[in-house]
Amino acid sequence: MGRWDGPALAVARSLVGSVLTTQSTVGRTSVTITEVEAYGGSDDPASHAFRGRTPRNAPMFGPGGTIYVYRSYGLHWCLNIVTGEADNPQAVLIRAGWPGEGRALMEQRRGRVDHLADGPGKLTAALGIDDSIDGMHIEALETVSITGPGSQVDCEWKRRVGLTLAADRPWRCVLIATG
DNA sequence: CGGTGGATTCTCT
DNA sequence: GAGAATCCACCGA
Repeated sequence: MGRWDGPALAVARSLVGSVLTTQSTVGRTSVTITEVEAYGGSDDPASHAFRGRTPRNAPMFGPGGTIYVYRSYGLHWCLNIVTGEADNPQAVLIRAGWPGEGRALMEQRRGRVDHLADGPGKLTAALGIDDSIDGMHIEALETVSITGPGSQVDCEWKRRVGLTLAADRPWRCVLIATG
């Protein structure tokens, strides 16, 4: 029983406050995850897996811990972690994080010094994540890891954003800043 | 086989 | 707060 075996909502909750780290030849970068969003399968009209398996969403049908990266609006990459059993598509979208290690590298990748990872596309850009890891298993990758959370964090469930379908589901989990 | 629109971001007003 | 930038999977024909 690994941390990716449970339903998307439970994994989503456990990811908030965790640290996502990427390692490459140019350096190491990390963020503390502050916002995630859960997606289901055939029961969730907003999910890419809603209409069944396709070449693009195939990673969502893999076992928990599989990485699903897709292109958004032709421009950005969005990072998902698949959860649960294979062939029961569920995933968690990593929406935002606080910059941690490797801030200078993240600033360089983003081309600015603010708003480094406060959105799904910005987060992948800051961490240097693209579709080269699509379909890989996170535990098998040296270059991507998720640890923690090291301490208890408070979260709030809100409705999903950026969707036209089933956006009302309170499946977006946001870290409550304790000041 | 072409039209369509999105789990977004940036810039300018 | 609105509009543009920009790709490709999916759907209907």
